Amino acid sequence: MGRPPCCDKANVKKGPWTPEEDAKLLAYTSNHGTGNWTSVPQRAGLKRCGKSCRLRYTNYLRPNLKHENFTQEEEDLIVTLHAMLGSRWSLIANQLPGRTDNDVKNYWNTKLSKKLRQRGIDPITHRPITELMQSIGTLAIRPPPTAAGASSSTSSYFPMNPAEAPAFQDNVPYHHALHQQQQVITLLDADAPGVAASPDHHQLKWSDFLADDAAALEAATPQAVLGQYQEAAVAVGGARAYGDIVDGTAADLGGGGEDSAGSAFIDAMLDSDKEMGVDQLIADLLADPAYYYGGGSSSTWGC
DNA sequence: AAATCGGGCAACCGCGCGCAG
DNA sequence: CCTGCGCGCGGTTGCCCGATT
Repeated sequence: MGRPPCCDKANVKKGPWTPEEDAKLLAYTSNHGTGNWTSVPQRAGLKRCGKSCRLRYTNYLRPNLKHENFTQEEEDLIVTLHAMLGSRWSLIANQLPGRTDNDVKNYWNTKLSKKLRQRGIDPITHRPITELMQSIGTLAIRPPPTAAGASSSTSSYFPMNPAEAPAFQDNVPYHHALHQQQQVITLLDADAPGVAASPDHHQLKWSDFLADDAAALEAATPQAVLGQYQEAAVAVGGARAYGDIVDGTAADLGGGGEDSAGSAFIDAMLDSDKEMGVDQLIADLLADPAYYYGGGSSSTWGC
């Protein structure tokens, strides 16, 4: 038995919203707030499903929404976060004031994923397409014979000369990368906003769980915690795919054998995540230009 | 000028989760 | 513990409009 419909579909209007409907919804929400969406249509005098009202409000009518084009900084942010989170649009949108998950999702699907492909980067794994092709052992599709312009071409699916592709030193298998990505998502899902981070928490470092990792000696500072996310992003193959977004110190994360180390790290993180404001952590991370600029002064993934 | 194509975007759909009774 | 309900999310659809033929 399926779930009953949230409203009487026969008596509910669908399709584009009219200015009159927008005005009614806006008037109601500004006077009464949002509250229970299922009752909003009736109270606001709308023949719409409550769900439709919520969507219209959150994606279009909500105050402080940005309706202008995405900036280069926002693009960089989306790409960086997508490398870390995958298609968790709501989490990504949370880091972009004035943008909705629908905005981000549409922009990704229509613009950014194509841009990445044009640069020889797989928009799902954020790894060079040439490398993925090698990984899956197929030679069915080859780059154009000339392959002259690495980043200059805009039309080929394989514009990047393999010789110029960012070198991958970690050699992490694809499934392992996905596993790591899931762990990053797990960390962020365990978000406990508003709770001050414990100083002790910052001593928990990804590198501590890696055998023979020289970086394990790194001081227990907030920067080190941010580094965990940098490294995690690298582990999922994201950052390195579009250039040296982070410095080379994270490159040694990969290689075989750290699955258990990674799990131990995640377990430890989950033990203490309740003490941690992950949103703030991400905000701090992303406020640091060094994260996605690799210390440079301009964007390194895109144009 | 008309027809066709393709991109962009708003909106819908279905599912999962959390909460209350 | 079970069930019903509301909310939020991600995936998908369909319409609109500009570009191209």
